[in-house]
Amino acid sequence: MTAHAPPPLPALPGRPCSIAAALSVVGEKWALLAVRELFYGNHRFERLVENTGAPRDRLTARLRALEEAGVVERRLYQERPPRYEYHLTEAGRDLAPLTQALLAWGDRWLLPEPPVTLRHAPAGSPEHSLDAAWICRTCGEPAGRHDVGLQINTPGWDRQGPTG
Amino acid sequence: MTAHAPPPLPALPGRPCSIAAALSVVGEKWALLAVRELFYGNHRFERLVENTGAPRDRLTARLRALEEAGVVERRLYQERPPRYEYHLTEAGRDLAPLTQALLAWGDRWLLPEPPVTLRHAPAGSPEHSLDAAWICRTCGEPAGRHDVGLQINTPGWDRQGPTG
DNA sequence: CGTGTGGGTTTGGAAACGCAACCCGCTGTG
DNA sequence: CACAGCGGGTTGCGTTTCCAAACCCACACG
Repeated sequence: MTAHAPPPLPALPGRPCSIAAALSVVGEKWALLAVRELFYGNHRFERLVENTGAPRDRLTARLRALEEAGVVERRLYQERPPRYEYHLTEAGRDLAPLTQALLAWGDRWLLPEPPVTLRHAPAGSPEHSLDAAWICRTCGEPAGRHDVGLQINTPGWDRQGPTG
Repeated sequence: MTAHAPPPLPALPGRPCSIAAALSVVGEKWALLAVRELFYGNHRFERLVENTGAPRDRLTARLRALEEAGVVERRLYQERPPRYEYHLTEAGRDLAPLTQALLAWGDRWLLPEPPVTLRHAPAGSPEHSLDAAWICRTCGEPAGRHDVGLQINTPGWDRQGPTG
């Protein structure tokens, strides 16, 4: 399911860029921590407040925005009073590589030891610690920094130089 | 070079987590767009202003914070008046998977077609478009959502349920 | 009837952000 | 020499966003 552009994004300043577009959706404060908790299996507002540390009003605002953007959906689990659980949509679940990249970077550069470890248990393999990287599906090689270049598809925005 | 914790981070609210720690460094507005431009080979202040669209004062603040955090370094390229270029440190270059994850997600879920395409040219292969997937290096399988579990290393923070 | 719980909204103040204008040290150019 | 221009910021000021704490409402429990 490669659903494209559910809500048309407002125009962004600077270079036309998917990174900027993505950040306009998940780049606000607490958004990715809420997503993290949904990955971790916590779907109720109170749990999100406790586990993220976000102020309640901010969390409300973020969840509404994420819902609007199609990352999160609310599911009624009780009428009267209406109560909702928050779940990731397919687009939301597809944020897994992003949160894992953040986790890996924080583990490597910021914290002396990881507070959370990811375990990988694909069907038919023994469980092991997850050690994921970006692998090019075309050639099977990892996407390093020195062998990745740019092709700018927007005329006028090709200001660039060698990577570094 | 796995340099750990150059500046001691202030305590964060919520669950102890490398994702939160990482976001405290690169999660502020414009930070990752500045990093993007450095990846793209633009190292001067004016270029960063133009290509990110960030206000000049915000960009100044972000670059100082990123320098403090050890993600960016300033290099004097001219004395009198002193002028600096901004370059990624090793920690900064290690953000590549993060920006690639953002790029991939934005391409897939937000924009009708990618404004920037990554090209992959590993040694000994013809250049081709990068089509990266998040693959576990231990077992070679993609890191899906249904086969990734958690191991919480901090007692008292194990509130969780099944993933989804 | 009093207390507790889940899921918020309100309020008032602090911090971050955004924009435009300004500044400073140079390097041309006439 | 006067003046314009550029790179790289800094200043001032108004607007959002953020935060913490308090409040609220609908129920359930005892």
